[in-house]
Amino acid sequence: MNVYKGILNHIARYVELSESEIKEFISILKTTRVKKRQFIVQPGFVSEYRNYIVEGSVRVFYLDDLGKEHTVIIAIEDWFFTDFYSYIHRTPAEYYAEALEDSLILQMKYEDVEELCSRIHSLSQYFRLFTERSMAYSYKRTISNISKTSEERYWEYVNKYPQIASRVPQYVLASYLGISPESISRIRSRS
Amino acid sequence: MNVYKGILNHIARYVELSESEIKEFISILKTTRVKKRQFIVQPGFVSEYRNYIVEGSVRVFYLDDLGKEHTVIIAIEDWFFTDFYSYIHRTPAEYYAEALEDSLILQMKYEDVEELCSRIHSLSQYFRLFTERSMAYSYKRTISNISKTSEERYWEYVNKYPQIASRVPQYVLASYLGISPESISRIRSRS
DNA sequence: TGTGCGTTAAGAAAAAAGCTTGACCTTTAT
DNA sequence: ATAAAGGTCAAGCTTTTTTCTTAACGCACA
Repeated sequence: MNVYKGILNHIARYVELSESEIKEFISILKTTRVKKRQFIVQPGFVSEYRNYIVEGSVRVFYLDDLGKEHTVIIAIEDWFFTDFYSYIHRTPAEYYAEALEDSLILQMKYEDVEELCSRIHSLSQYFRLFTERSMAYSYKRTISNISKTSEERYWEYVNKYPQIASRVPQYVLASYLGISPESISRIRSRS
Repeated sequence: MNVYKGILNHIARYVELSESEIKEFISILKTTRVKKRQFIVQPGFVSEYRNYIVEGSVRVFYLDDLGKEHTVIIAIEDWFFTDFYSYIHRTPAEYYAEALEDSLILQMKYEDVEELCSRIHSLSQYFRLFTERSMAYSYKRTISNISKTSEERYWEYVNKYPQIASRVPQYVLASYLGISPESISRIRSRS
């Protein structure tokens, strides 16, 4: 199936699965279409799934007490997203995951993933390796946030992810980088 | 606290609570902010709360097999809403409650309400009286639906709730009155 | 057998979202 | 002390999305 091509490729970059393992894995995937501005995860409901984007884009953000949004994930094709805390602990989510475009996502339930991972060693390996890599990136981002200026962070992101930067609304990027939209506007006009 | 003013006033229209009763009541209220388009209740999840709107607006609707939406409640400030069946019976909801605007709501859990009502007579009275009044209105609406023409229902609603009619999208009102949006458009142009 | 209302499709109108700019303020690193 | 960096607020502009209207057509039923 074509929709699975991306995610199977993603896995293949880390481990090798047998035909039957691939079949089993595919069997736990739920295909879902969401429309722009639709919430896939929202506060109050448990984030049941790990989500993989086949097509489209999504952001995950937190709404603070002052009503300010803090984007923690900007995801496009071939990326995963979820409210990880909620997903792992089965507690109500505290984040929103919102489609930035009409999107096609693959969803896998916590229990199904756990069950498969407990039986299929290489799949477990895959999630471990991939998650570790994500962690490493996450640290990098934290460091960047505390040590660099707004302008540096902005250009760093734009250079690293030019396709994403031009695809998502500026205020999303702003809330991801911890900069005001106005400042981004000024940074851009300076160049 | 200012956010409680509305709901305490609502209660005061029916019964009188002592200071300590008010305190107890307030202690079971959870303040929640929701964003436009966010679902507060969703099919598949138990509607845990009775919800009171401090600010904003919400609609409750049913999605039929043909994908058509039937709005059963349009609620603004000082109104309550929930999927009542789900709330009372602790079964998965069949309705959506969706914020039409960014809103601030007060939520009270079923168990907490029951517990308080079992101890505080006037609070129990309040919910009884208020619910009875809602029931009476509900019957009225049913009768209106079966005995009046689209046009009559439309004007009836607009006259009774002009603020709401001008505030919510017409297609919501249409799906509440059981009229097509196009017909509403024609009704309006006729006047 | 015409009136009332639904459906579909297209366009117009209105509203919301997104971006920019200026004025002004606060923090912080010289 | 003060300049640079970046935040906030408010206003205005542009673009996109949503909502409303209208026309054409069909069906049911009084």
